[in-house]
Amino acid sequence: MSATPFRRSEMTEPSPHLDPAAPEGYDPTAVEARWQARWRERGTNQTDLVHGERPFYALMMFPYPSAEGLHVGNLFAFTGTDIYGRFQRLQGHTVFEPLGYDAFGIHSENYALKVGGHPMRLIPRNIANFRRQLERAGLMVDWSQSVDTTDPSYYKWTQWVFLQLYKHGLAYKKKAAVNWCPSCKTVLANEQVVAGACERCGTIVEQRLLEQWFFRITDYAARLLDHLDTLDWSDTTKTAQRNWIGRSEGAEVTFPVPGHEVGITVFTTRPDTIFGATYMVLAPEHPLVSALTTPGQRDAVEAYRARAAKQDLVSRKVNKEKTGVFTGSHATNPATGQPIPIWIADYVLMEYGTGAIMAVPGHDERDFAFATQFGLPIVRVVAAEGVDADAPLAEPYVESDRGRLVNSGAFDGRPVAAGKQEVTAWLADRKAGRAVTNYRLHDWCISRQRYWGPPIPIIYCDACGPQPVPEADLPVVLPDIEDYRPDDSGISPLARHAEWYHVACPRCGKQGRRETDVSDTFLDSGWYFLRYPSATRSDVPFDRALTRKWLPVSTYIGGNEHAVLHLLYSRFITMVLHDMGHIDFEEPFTRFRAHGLIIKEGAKMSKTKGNVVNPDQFIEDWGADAFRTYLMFLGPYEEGGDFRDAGISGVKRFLDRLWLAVSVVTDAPADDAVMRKLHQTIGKCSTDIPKLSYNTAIAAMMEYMNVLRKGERRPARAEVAPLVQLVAPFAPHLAEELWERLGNSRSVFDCGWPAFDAALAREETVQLAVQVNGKLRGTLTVDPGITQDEAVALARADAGIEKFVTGEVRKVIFVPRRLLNLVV
RNA sequence: GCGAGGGUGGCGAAAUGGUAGACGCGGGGGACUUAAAAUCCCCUUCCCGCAAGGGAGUGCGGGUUCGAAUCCCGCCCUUCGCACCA
Repeated sequence: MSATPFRRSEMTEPSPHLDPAAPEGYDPTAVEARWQARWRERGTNQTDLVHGERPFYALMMFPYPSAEGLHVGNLFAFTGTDIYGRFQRLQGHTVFEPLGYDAFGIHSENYALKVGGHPMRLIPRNIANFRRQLERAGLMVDWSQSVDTTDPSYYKWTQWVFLQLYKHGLAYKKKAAVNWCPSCKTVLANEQVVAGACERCGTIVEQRLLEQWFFRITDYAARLLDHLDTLDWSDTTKTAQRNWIGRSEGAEVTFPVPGHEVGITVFTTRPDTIFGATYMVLAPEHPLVSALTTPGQRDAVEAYRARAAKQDLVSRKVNKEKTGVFTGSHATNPATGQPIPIWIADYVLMEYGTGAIMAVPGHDERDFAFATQFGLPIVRVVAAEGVDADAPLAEPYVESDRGRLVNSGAFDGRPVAAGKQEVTAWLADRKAGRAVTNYRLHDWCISRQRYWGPPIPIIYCDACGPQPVPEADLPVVLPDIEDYRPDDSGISPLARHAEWYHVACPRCGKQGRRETDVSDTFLDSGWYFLRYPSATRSDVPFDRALTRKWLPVSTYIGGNEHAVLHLLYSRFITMVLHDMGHIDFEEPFTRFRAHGLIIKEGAKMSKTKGNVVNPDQFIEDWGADAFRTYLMFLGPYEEGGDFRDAGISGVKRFLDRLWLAVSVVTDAPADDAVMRKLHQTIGKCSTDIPKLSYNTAIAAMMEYMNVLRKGERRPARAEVAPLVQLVAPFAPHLAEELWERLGNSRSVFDCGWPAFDAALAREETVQLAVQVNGKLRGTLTVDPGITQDEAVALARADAGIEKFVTGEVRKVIFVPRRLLNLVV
């Protein structure tokens, strides 16, 4: 490699060939160690939370402290936020940049099981390692305000959050299906089920029905959706949330079943097609199935239900082959009055809508496939202009923009959109239906039948029923038990720990039992940003005055993999706490930006490919400043970049040249042309950094360096000092060192940002592109204020241009400072 | 299948209606040096040409415009989400 990184030994042992007057070289390891120590001693990164003026809360997504240590993706995310925070500090804000650890959860627990350790022993080790790596990276983090979600002083308040929801009826228990691996004896998340099998052991996953705790996030669906319009967030993130919430307008329609008291209520977005509903389908779990099944069909129905119940949740949804069984009963189509058969099939999901559908095979892909398979009638009720009302359907006609209703009684000829309204109104008049808005969003299941999480603070009493643990008794401490392995019972391992499990009922004092499920890690991370400013307070989850001063978060930067769950849950918790009067804002993150993904030489980094970048090694070889700057130089921050080992040398060279520039600085007066470039660079950095356009800001500084050191010139102090300030967010240690060497005694981060002077940045001449018929034929160096006529005269005086002007100039386009186009 | 990105030199990328390829990597040549490193200078999209110069060019095909990488229409490829949501 042509640019070998400096080694300390090379730097500290002076070569006899070196000029003794030559400046010492740049040794990042020494510089970085020196400034990290100084920052610690001086408390440079500690925020005055009480008195700090112009508060700015720069939040980054806290990491899960894995045993492998910090990976390059973490550092990419943190560095980008850190640069933003440091920039805001240089703009005069008091910046609060906290960081903590999201250390509960199934990953930690599975890892501990694999290595035969205990999460309570492993996590502190991982955290210590993370802390070391994070400090080495030079983040402006205020470590006095850190959080660790597994610390009882933190999860005490996570449990408190649960209790607030419980008290307001927003937490409830119901039976729900979960994935169960019979070999690992544990509940699996959907992501851990691959092709119907357990990701870890390959055993076929089953479905089990367990009592679980839920939060009523669906009550907030409309608000969560509507507020999105007011948030300054990455569009991709807002779109993802909109899709996830999945608002859809439609109608609920009840189909009577002769001989039964209650009818079947369905949700449909196409009430206009009701005349084409030729059968109905219930989810296998639908509560009416037993009552509707006739004796002759009972065996088949029960067999089908049993099979559906055993199938895991993932493959049930992914497998598109249609299966189903007739119940033997018929319902009455309220529009046509005709009897239609009632089936059960697993393509209808109990958790969406009402768990039952009216099937319109003529105008729905899935119903068409099902009807074709089982020979059910297909009726056309929508036709495009010029298509016969009874033209047979070889495939479902789902187009709604151009369609007109047919075979629909009084609604024949109506356009689809109008038909939806009119049919709904007609059904409503007849008490058969009503307009309904449905959401795809489900209530948030927070139960985990695992060990490594905060125990849900509920006590069951045979006399009093479920009782919340009194707030004064929090935290419910997770016991340190050695047998935390999940077992086949489907009951959390905590239930085996008798001293912990048995507890007095807080209401009647008789013996009760603790809830043994722990809560989801998304609950831990759903409120952590509220905790940071108050992290040292043991009396409250978050102090009122501090919260008012520092929240909502000014800028939150993180990965789009959390676009939906974490960000949505955090918004929900914030809204809930607002509604209860604990905080006075409804949205936690004023501004959110999603950063991109780092890949390695065109491929995703993964352990199996062995192409994982180890930050420790790079930082050791090149220094944290070069590593940080390189990460930001790879590509646009919001898109990510391709990490190529060789690329870092260019950035290191830039920092070396800056070091050299400062060490040969002169007191001569500044050069006008250099100062012009300097102010152009200040202008560029000042607009690019807040846009997270870090790569172009770095490129601008490099361009300036090329001017500053052109022909080995020795720069003047006034030319180089502002560049040290511009580079400070990216290479903070180097900037501090050079700032000090330039004679300053205060931290560069407390000395502001160089002022941009547009007058100094203005060019005396500009290059004017001259086109003939849109083709470039030459450039002219002109005064920026040149008029069109002057420009035309100059252009036509240029033989190289004039030779292309073959006829009369019919039109002239003149863009001042940029271009002249002659149309002939 | 649906949704959201993306496709520009040998490579990472700039440029969001106005000189395509800034900046950096890699490559070539040079200055300095006994030599090397470092530093500094020049060249580096492709094709034709000794050169001056000319032509082509931003995934493909059309369109709008004086002018399109950029805007519009239709394809192809690719990455990431979501996925029987009625």
